[in-house]
Amino acid sequence: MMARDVHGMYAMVDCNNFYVSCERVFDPALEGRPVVVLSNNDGCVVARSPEAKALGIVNGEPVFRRKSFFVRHGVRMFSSNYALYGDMSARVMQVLSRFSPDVERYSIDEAFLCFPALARDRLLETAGRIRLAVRQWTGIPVCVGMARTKTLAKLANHTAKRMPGGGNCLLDDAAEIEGCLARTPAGEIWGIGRRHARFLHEHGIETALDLARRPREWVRRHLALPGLHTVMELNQEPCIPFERNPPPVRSLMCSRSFGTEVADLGSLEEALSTRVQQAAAKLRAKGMAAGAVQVFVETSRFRSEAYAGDSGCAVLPAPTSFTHDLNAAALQVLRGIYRPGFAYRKTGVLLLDLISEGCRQLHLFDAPVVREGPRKALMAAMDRVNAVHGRGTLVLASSGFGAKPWHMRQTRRSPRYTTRWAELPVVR
DNA sequence: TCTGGGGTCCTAGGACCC
DNA sequence: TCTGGGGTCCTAGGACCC
Repeated sequence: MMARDVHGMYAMVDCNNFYVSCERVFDPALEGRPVVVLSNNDGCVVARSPEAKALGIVNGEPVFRRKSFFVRHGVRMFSSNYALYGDMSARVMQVLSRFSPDVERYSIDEAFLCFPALARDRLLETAGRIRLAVRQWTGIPVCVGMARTKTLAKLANHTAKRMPGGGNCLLDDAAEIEGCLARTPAGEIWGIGRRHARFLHEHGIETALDLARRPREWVRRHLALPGLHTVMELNQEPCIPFERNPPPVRSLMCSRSFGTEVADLGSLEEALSTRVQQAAAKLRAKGMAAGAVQVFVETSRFRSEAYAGDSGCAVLPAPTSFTHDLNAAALQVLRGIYRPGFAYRKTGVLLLDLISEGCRQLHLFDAPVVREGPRKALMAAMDRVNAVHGRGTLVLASSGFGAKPWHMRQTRRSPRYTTRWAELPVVR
């Protein structure tokens, strides 16, 4: 680890109500009104404006249960628009990269930045400039938290978000950190999930400060290694590495709930094939190949009827990113795990044992010289067509031709303002 | 009628081997 | 009657994150 990682400062930059903010950038009329963004299939709430939070709407709440409440309070609802959010995220990250060469994109709406140890006022000034620049150049409001460890930087950000009209928080003073930990419930700390929070509560540990003061062996025994790292980081000892270049992904999943229940094998095959083609395109975009394919089907977890969740796996003769081979393997697995008589709600594919395309081992009897060229060209052509004309323009026949009742519901999606020529915002 | 999707890491325990 | 010990590898499941 380089010196600046050890002695430097981490900044955690987190977009405020990111999905809602993206919608507001292109529709200022949403400003000041309660707005929520829904999960895929318009299932439940995944993002809320402050006004929506003030109404008592909680994340993860199923929409259908609160429909009349939403209507009564004029809550604007949006289906999730990942084309828009992904593009806006890239713009935010672009701006952040002007403030530090060390940017770790942590999620679609968060990034860690690494700074050398500057004076307190210089750090706070930098935080202020970051917020201003991101706001001006992308339209997205952000908060900045700074501290010597990632866990404390997350906490600082969390604190910044709660400051009225604030937006920056620097936690570098021992007494100040202690005060902040004492005011924070243990379950709100990054790395302490629901299960651990309940466990801690049962043992009389309520605040982050209680947790930070537990003996290390006790933490190691009950919360395992990641828990120990969290506690060390709360005590200003950096354990969680800064990853400027994220390690290559090890698996890749593509799945969707259906818009309606699906019982027949034919429709399941169409739906699965659609997911496999998506996953294969993602795989190629990363320059990788998969060594194995896992498939799963699932009925609703919320119905009283018997639950069925089945999965199966196929190991490929050689790692590949060729859609046709992945598709054939996946469909074969599906036929093995399918059980008639169940009302399935979801299917998906998981590509495993990923390796870089460049260093993959070809199959001995696959005549690679003859077949690799045309296959690569075919996939490149498909990817190009789908990039230019939209996903799903050119597909395998196995994803079906007719009506697709299994398609997810998405009735309230805003235009893809920044990624489709036909959907550019119009200024009047 | 209607409840998301996509990742990572760690650990325990079984299989297997000598 | 009496039936070892220790190592590695793999997998499933559970925890976490957004």
